[in-house]
Amino acid sequence: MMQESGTETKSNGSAIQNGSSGGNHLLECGGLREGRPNGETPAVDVGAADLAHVQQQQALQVARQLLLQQQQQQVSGLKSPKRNDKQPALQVPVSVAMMTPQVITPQQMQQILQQQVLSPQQLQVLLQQQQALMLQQQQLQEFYKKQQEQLQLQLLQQHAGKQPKEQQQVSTQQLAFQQQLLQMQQLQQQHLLSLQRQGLLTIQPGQPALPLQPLAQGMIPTELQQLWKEVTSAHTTEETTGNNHSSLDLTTTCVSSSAPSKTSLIMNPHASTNGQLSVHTPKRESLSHEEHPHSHPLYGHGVCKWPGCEAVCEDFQSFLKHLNSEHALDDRSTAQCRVQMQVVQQLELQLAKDKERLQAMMTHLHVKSTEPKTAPQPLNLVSSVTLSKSASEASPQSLPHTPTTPTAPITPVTQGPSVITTTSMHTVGPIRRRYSDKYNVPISSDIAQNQEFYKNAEVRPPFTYASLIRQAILESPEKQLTLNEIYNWFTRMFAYFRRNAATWKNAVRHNLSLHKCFVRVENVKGAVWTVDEVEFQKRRPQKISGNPSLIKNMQTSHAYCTPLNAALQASMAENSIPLYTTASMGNPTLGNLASAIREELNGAMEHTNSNESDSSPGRSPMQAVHPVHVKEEPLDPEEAEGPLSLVTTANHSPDFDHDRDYEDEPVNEDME
DNA sequence: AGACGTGTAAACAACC
DNA sequence: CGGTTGTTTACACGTC
Repeated sequence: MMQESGTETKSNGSAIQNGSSGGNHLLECGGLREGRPNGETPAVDVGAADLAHVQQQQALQVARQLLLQQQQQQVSGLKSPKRNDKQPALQVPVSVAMMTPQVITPQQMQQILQQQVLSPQQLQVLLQQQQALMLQQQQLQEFYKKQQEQLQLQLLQQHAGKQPKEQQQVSTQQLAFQQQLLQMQQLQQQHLLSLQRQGLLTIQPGQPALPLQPLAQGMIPTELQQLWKEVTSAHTTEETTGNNHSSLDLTTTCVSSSAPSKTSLIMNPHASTNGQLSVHTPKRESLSHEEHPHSHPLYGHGVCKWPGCEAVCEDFQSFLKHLNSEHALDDRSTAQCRVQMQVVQQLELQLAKDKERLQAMMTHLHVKSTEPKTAPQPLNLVSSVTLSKSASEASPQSLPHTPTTPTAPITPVTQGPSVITTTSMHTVGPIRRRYSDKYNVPISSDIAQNQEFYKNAEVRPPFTYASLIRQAILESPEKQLTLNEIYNWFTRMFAYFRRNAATWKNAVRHNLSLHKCFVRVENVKGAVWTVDEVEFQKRRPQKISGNPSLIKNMQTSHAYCTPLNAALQASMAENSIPLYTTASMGNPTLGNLASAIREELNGAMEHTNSNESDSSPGRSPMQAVHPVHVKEEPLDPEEAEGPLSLVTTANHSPDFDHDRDYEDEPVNEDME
């Protein structure tokens, strides 16, 4: 009986494997082979934005960002048709369809760069172009600055000779200045817009003033708040400094997203005190600088950071003085605020888009597993199994055979920044991609770094049994473990191994016996297993899942997620969104994501292009899956490969009885 | 195509 | 007798 069932399952399993693995294969072969691992990003300077200089540099950043995007477009243009064809593939697992077609994000740029799609010459050209554009932007800024100074001078003169009689004259002058200022603004705006047009920025026709699209998820990351804080600091400052100029209602515009900024930008003398900020900036943390008497968003390094100012202020007091005198509420300040707002809006826009993209990616990844062959499944999860099974026998509509774990409802879209919960993200792809332990660093560091993740998410660790066994043994105080202890380590460390115990335990035993590197040592109370490092190192000098670059990365970088983090940071920086880096990077989840993405980058790329259409976010019917999962779950034993996952959520209770799990599980039934 | 590494299934033996 | 431990074989798959 068992045998029969076994064979049956086996066949099923094979089918499954074919399904998922086929894709995998493609992925692995394709992705990296053609691209170089990822050299340094050429656009280095772009990413260096310092938080402290955000205000000062935002305009530049935006310009750079636009440039990057623009360049990217050019790049695609440069490349032969072939290149274009390839692009989708380059976009990692994310289906092209999901991304806003007209926008090529810095991330994409980054990807392209990473894959070294560009030749050094091309990069050179791009750099030069960028520099030229930056120069142009700088010139523009300088011009702007000069104009401001001139204006200021004139204003001062006015004030100096402020005599009632001249009132009228002054007004006239002011008007002239204002016009001048307006022209300046327009110039700058035009510049920005032209960049946008060339580059991309999807600005809707009717909203020339930079439409701030509501964030897709409706939430603003703290970083954004921070940004807002900076943007609105001027406003706040005036309040705090006792300056009565109630200024502009900067916030409204941005916040109201859809409203054309022009109208809302109008000065609102009465608004200042009432939480306009509240709309989008929930918390008025913007006042935070008050807590630090001598720290001010507009002041740093002895210089006034008011856009285009850079006046040297010896101390904070003089800065305040300067702020009140030079940047009081007037047309100039208003105009500058407007510009700044636009900058912020741009950033927000970009943020929104990137968020969308992220969501799409997430969604896509979830969904992906359902796709039989193409899915590039990054993580080694097991979902594939499900698929196959469902595909073959499952319900007609088989919703979603999504491998997704129950816990990871695929409703990513609505989730916040932290969407990438451990459970959700990792349950994604199954494939059998394991890192050889040859590169010890990865396994140990990976496990260490993602310990919590593995403990909670039913993700198959990307390591071979041998590697894991070795790790378990090496982690023990005496470098030796009994079989049962090894089992315990597996179940303790990986949620994945809390299921299908029969399968993996058998595999463990099999590995222990099979590999010479595992030495059984008789002990007083039985036998323990130890590792023969020499033997272990000896065995298969293979590479990691076919991707040389991956190996390289692993070797050079400490933990394999490090590079990705770096890449992410670089990407973010290039996005001119330096703020993001701060908060997010510390998040372990991100590291996981990074790992996942990295894998995708390394192995899965090419593949995706075949089903780009499918992967669109919308296509995630899967979400409905969970409810059903139980049904499907009972999977085939084969699932072993990708088995587990489905049912329990990662976060589920760790208090499991692994043995019992195995026995009680429907799994057994499947077997039959 | 074949070798190799790996995972899975399973049969079997020895032991507790 | 049943479970665990350990060995071995067979097969499938992916990679090179």
